[in-house]
Amino acid sequence: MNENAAAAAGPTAAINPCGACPVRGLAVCGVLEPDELHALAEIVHEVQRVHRQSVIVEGDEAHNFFIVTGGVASVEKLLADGRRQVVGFLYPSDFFGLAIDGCYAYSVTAVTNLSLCRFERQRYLALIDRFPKLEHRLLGMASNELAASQEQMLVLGRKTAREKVASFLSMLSERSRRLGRPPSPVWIPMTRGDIGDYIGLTTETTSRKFTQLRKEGLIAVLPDAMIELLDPAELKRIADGG
Amino acid sequence: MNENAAAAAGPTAAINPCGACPVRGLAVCGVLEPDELHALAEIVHEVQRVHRQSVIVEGDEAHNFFIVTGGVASVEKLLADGRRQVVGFLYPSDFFGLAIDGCYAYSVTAVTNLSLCRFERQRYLALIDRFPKLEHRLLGMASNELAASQEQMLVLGRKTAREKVASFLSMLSERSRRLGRPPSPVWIPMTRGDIGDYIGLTTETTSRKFTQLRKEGLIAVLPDAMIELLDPAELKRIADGG
DNA sequence: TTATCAATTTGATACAGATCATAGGACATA
DNA sequence: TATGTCCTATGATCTGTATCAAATTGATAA
Repeated sequence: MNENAAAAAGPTAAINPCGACPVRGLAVCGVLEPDELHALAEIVHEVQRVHRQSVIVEGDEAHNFFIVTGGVASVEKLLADGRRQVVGFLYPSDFFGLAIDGCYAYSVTAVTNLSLCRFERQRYLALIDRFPKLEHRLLGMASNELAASQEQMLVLGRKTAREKVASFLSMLSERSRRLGRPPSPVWIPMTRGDIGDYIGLTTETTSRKFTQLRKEGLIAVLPDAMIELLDPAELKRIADGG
Repeated sequence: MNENAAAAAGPTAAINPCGACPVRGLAVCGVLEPDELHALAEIVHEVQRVHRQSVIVEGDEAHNFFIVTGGVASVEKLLADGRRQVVGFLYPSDFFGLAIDGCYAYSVTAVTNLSLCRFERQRYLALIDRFPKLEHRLLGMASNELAASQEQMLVLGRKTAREKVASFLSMLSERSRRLGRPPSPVWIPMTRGDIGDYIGLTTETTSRKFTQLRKEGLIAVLPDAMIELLDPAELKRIADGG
């Protein structure tokens, strides 16, 4: 069962798309070996959130470490007057909650119904001690994350609205392909507002650019929040600044 | 000798601000223990670059890993038509050159005259094997870097020109304070163009906002590329959208 | 000293995207 | 069936920043 099907099938299915196994997300991501997985399973707490509920809040004390096992969440930072920057979206097997000082540096909110594995910070740290190789892979994942952030800075700082939307669609398509799924159609469960807050546009401009790409025949909007990329190469060309 | 003095004293001093020791940057950053430092010293190559010279180029094969020991460099990504996004600035003790696949994901260019320690990738990887704790600290540094990137996304995506410039100045001041130096004045060796490409503005708008802050009595421009923060608290308030 | 070149500043104007306003559709609840 | 809420789409207008242009300053070299 893929993430699309999980969401399309409604709340119950979306909350736990993989049945009884709370650590499926861990297995899926290929990061863990059997003994590590077993050790993790002993200290895990299963958690669920519905659409728009928050999981952690920026500034709160960081007591927990999470892994997404079903659904999609947004990672966001807020300014005092309500302006919001989404710094990323989390999918099954993604983790979050590592805090530098004792507090979370961002909030995490459920974009769809969401299921998670929660680990108490102390017990997680003890586990890292037992399995030092975990850290090696965490560094690899952090490096990937860092490279993605830098790419996103280029999008936010230097691309036009049209290029931003094309970048967003190309990125999701590429991600889908990397996971061994078809690069199109892609599942876009987040709202135009969420996307706008991710790529630095308003809801209205984001909507207008989607419409523009649709009228040009570059994308098609399908039911169930699916978007078909009718000309992925051209979208990539637009995303890269023509 | 601090970084300001190194630059102010001219090219020769700037290239090697600490005399004969090529690994001073490593010692300074507090990341290494004596035996690790000793092992590193054996495989290090000293490298220098002058103002505006490039160190690595986005897309090149990643054969080397670097640590800055003197001067300042910019990390940047380019679009085909020349648009540039500076994703960060590097100071003594900062490292770069870790590539996910085999190629660099960004270019690094000297902002001032620059001295570096270069390590061949293979030998560096062998060292990591010998000193696993190195990896623990690299993860810590990568986490910090990631948090900084997310903060920068908020700046790029959601702040006004005025807030962007105030954020930039506050950040440098805070960094200076964290390193145990006075929070003002701060050394700004990069041009208005470099700063603009970092915070997502043009040279002209960046210059205008500096002028505006100066006329409001919030900053003063001193000789030798020093900027005094006359009201750090108010600048921070502006930066935070207050 | 004068010439050269890069960086900064300032002014005038243009425009991409924000803001404000409205309407329709999907979906949940009463 | 009615009612409310959220999301998307789209039109009209406004504005912050980009763009284009030119003068000024400062550093380096001849």
